[in-house]
Amino acid sequence: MSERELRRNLAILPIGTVRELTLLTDRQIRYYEQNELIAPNRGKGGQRRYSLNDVDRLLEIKDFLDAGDSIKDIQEIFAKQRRKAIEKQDSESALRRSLQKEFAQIGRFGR
Amino acid sequence: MSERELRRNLAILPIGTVRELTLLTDRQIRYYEQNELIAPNRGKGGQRRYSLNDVDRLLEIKDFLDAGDSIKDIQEIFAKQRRKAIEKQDSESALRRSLQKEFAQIGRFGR
DNA sequence: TTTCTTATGTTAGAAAACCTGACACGTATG
DNA sequence: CATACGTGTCAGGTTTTCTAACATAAGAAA
Repeated sequence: MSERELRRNLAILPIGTVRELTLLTDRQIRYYEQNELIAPNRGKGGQRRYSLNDVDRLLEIKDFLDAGDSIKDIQEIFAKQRRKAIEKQDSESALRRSLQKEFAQIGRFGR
Repeated sequence: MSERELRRNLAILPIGTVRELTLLTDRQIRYYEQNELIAPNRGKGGQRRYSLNDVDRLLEIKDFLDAGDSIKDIQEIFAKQRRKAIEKQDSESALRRSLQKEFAQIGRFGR
């Protein structure tokens, strides 16, 4: 993961600022967690800590709900996203492997 | 200010995460505030809210202290930084003005 | 050396924020 | 109509943060 992605995944925000950032209520935020749409970390004393990515995701959830999607719909949307991300990742590492082979050939015969 | 700078100046972090991020104690963080090295916002209930820039600045302070500078030294260093930033800003807007004049001339005579 | 100053530790008591669990309710849907 | 869904609200308990004060080790100054 890149430096930037790491930072965006740091669990640094308490629920209060997430509430302000998203204009959701804490009831809503916790409900979405119960339904596995987000999975914030917990700090030492057991309090939720959100990342900037979590905030993004909450805003997405809000949009989907506003658009009429149900929570189950959103679960599936996210599941699909995950599948695609994995697929993409797989195809990329396959590409890397085949390129490696190619370069190895060049190394052996091509000079 | 750019979008990015705006985000970095958002007051979103409670002192607890700042403590974890900087490895300072809250006593230290508040002491530096007392000495005007940082000026965090306050949330609704009066609790301190730090921005990512505040975190950077705290890390800077830490480095200066480790290097043997006193708090007063650091105050002056920061004051100097501010002066330079303003200077730079002034010279840039002067440049903009003179370029504007120049283009105005071209507009009037140059075709 | 003795006496300040500086940066930090520690403690106490109060206020704010957060936690879980439960019950309530309006709306949409089967 | 009956149910499920998403959200509001409340209570009681825990965690975090707040301010203010006193304590102290190490360096600076007298």
